[in-house]
Amino acid sequence: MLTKEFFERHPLTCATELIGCQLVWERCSGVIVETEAYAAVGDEACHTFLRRGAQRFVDTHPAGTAYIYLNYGIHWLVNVLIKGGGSNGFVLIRALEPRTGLEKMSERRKLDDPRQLCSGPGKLTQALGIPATFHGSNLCHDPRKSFHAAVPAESAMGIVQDVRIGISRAAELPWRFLAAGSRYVSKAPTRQASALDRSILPGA
DNA sequence: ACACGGATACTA
DNA sequence: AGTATCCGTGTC
Repeated sequence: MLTKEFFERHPLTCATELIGCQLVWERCSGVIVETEAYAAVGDEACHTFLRRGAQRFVDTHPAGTAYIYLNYGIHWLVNVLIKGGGSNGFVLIRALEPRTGLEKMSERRKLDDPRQLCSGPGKLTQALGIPATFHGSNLCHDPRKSFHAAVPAESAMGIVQDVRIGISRAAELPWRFLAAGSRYVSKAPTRQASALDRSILPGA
């Protein structure tokens, strides 16, 4: 299980390393194939830029806390708080390749195609059955509600970086990360996507 | 292409 | 109070 220390690094480091890791929620799990990084300072797309409560959330919670919010009045989106690595922020979990509990996911999503179960941030929250009430709780305490390290085959998987999706401010930052070639992402990489440039990562 | 839908943060 | 905005999905 990934511990708090994992999330006490730069948001970009966490967002790239989470690709290939597993997100486990009770009986359901999947391999993370798409993430986005948000920085609490200097990133106008981060909630901390406009929402007073978001900055307070960062100040009053430890690394690894779930930040779950309602978007467009319909969809709950799951982020993980990144804190203590010099630059605070969040990683949005955008898509999973389902691994266990597919029947339960299909029941919640009311469809069967494995590629449509978790291929989007709102979809995966619904498929795993993560409740909004988990907002503010920590994802490093209970192994059944946590992240798990990538197996070697998946950590060796290539990573593609691209611009983030659905935002209006700071839309040019290439802070969306995808498992190369994955058929389970929310949206295929755009033309400006490229192989991960590790020089963007602190300490690289 | 477009409707759906509610929390948050502004204006008065 | 009312308005603008928002890290999306399913169906038209």
